[in-house]
Amino acid sequence: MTQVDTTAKVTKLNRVERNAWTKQKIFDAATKVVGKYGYAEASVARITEQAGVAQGTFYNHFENRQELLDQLLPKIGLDMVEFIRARTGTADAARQEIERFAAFFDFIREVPEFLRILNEAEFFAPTGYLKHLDNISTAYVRILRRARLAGAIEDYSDEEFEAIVHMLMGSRGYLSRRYSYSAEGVTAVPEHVISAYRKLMTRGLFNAPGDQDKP
Amino acid sequence: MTQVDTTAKVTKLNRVERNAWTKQKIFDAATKVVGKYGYAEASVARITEQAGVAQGTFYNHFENRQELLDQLLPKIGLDMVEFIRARTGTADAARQEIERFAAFFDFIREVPEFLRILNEAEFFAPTGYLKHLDNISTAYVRILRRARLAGAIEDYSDEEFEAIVHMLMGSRGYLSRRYSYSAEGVTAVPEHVISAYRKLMTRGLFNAPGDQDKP
Amino acid sequence: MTQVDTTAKVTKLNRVERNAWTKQKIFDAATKVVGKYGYAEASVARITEQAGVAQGTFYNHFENRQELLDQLLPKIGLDMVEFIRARTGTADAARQEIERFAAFFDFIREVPEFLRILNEAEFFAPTGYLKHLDNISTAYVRILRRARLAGAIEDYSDEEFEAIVHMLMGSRGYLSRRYSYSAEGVTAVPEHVISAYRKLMTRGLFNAPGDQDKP
Amino acid sequence: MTQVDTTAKVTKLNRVERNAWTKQKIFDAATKVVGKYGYAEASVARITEQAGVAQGTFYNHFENRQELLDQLLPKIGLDMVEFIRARTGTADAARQEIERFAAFFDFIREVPEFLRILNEAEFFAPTGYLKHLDNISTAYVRILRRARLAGAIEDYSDEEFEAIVHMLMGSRGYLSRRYSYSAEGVTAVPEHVISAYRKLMTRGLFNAPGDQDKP
DNA sequence: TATGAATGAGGCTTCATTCAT
DNA sequence: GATGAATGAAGCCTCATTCAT
Repeated sequence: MTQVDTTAKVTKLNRVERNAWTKQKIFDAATKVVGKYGYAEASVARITEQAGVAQGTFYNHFENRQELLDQLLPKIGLDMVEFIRARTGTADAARQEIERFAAFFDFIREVPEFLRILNEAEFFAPTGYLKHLDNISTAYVRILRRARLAGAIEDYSDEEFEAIVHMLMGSRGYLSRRYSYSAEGVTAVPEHVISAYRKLMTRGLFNAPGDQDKP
Repeated sequence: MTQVDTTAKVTKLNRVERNAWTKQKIFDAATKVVGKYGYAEASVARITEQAGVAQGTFYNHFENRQELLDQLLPKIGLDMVEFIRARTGTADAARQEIERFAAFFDFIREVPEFLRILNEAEFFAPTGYLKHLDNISTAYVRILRRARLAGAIEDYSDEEFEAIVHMLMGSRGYLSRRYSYSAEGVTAVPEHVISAYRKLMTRGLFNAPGDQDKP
Repeated sequence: MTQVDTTAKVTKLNRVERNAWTKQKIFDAATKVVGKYGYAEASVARITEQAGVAQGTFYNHFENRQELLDQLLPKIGLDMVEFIRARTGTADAARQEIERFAAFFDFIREVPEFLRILNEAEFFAPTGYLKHLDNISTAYVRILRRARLAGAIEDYSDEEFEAIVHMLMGSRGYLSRRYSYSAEGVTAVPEHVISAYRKLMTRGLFNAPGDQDKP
Repeated sequence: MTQVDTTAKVTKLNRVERNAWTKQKIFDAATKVVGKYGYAEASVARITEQAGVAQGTFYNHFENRQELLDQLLPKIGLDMVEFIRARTGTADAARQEIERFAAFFDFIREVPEFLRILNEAEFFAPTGYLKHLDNISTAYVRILRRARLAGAIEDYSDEEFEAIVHMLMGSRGYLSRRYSYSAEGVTAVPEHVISAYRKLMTRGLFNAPGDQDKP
């Protein structure tokens, strides 16, 4: 990911760098705090304490609390997109979808804060949530259209794609909540979850392949 | 629904009845308030004002604010189950699933508060949310197993059913958020959403039928 | 004055009385605090501390800080009007005006907080200030018209009366600031201030009398 | 007025000049800000932003915020004295007073910031206010004594003059607040205000003339 | 001298909960 | 059981001032 390592020693930074550095510290602190306690408990006091700066400093970098909260998801969401893209091979469309599905669950283990940030955003950071949703669904619909063009999908209209994408996102959300949380952090999803997803998708959405062996 | 008519005249009630009556008033008020403003804005002051009782009265009937909030979803959730069951015919399993899907969207128009209560509950009333999820997924898995017994579904294990059910619930959640909200209230979902769902399910989950004409 | 004696022992008060009592305590505390430190320093914390109640209590009785501040001047202003009226005799119009002038300075010695509350209100409690100004100038214009009717004033139109009244109020304001403040509280104005006022008014506004001996 | 044109291009200035220039920019910015928003809203941030300098720069030129605020009124006040003097003719003393009165209202239209700076100074810049008051009343008393020497005023002592001057200043203050403010800026006072003032003064303070036709 | 980020005290307000009547 | 005023902790944000560059 692009996350700056905030634990590094501060050596020689000019003004601009120090400024960016502080903002990043606050941002990372917010990620941690929201990931751990949720948006509702992510008070400015808690965030700045975690960041190791004064409360007032917060307002030198963000207009207000909400502005920061609304930036959280879109930013990490892009990291996720990049992560998933990197994990997607060149197999047939159906297999690729399974890879994306699996990569999603890999990502939430790499960035365990993401899950909570994603799930709660709708209610605590609606602006950021919409932005994220738009980011994702646009990209996803494009993928599906490309698959249709390649003949891997038939009989779905563009409008239906949009609905499908929301089902895919909703599925991941609910599955992650059900299967990824545990007492001590985020865990991998069981194999049968992936196989159920594979069956539903390869049979319901794609033409044939992908539905034989596990990847 | 089982909602008591709180507008009726209070005539002759004995002590026990008056007590239950007050509790119900608070409960209904909470439903309205949460449905309209969300859990976060559902202060005890607002709920009791809506109920027409004093703030202190609240604590004669509920241990604390959270206890009430956690009861909201499970109670209405059961209403929903009942509503959907009543709308499910005797057609083949695939068609029934489409009926259930459609009935869900009918229900949220009948009880517009439900959507918000459902969607926010996960974060504001986690205990109630888990209870609801358990209620629903248990019932749903039972339905799927029955369909498998009847030969309408093949090749899915019980564990996979549970995963599927979460996908179904997640799909509904995301679709409802995307397509049912509008400026003035809750609206019907577009036809293409239902058709996309039908295609995905009948092809991906069930054997053959259901995927021809619209029901 | 109508000010309740807030130092009295609380004996047996019913709910309504206790409520009014608390509100009065806050009101009186605000009077003291604003009188001593000015509106700008009259924080809710300071007022409630002076009143001996919790900060939260404040908001059970006033919508917000400003609402209380805006009530301060009009309320005390009416006390002042009453005070002055009681001190005005039945002499000729010019003499009565001198009596009012003197009574004003007596009042600010009786209620030393008044001066600051009055003078600062324009900027910190504009709503209350306008209300007060209206209260006073309406009453004052009425007095002048009556004097004109009685033949004690000639050659001034109603519009001019309004201007005159503002000059009278402005005069008192500036004079009080110049001559009434001192290191330890509010003091009487020197005799020559009153005589200057008497000369200006009896010669400039009224016909003849009043301008002979001091009252 | 003596206001430096802060919009001029900065060409070749030596160190001392640049220094004075910066200070003047801050000063003018403060005048604008206080005139428009009042002292309370005149934060250092706002002033420096308006001046186009950094916040830190402020403290290279002024000890603290209050020091600047206290300089505002006396400085502009002297501009006003000069302005009024220039508008005062050589007529009899009573007429001259009316001219001064009118010139005051002309001035506040030329420098619309003045009104607010003057009116609020008492509470937000007390030190500066006292200095201003002293400036004005000293000059004014001198004028009145000269008129007395010339026979235009009789029967007022020096002490009474001081009181009279405060009445004059107070009158102007209240009248300006009542009649000069409007939705969009500072406007001329109605004719009847001037006539009322003329009557009161020429009859109450001066001997005879001045009180016939309008000047 | 100019800069502007950092500081932290302090202000207003909300709200779940308690408790005397 | 019903009432509603009282409580006080906690939240967000502003702002004068400092200080390292």
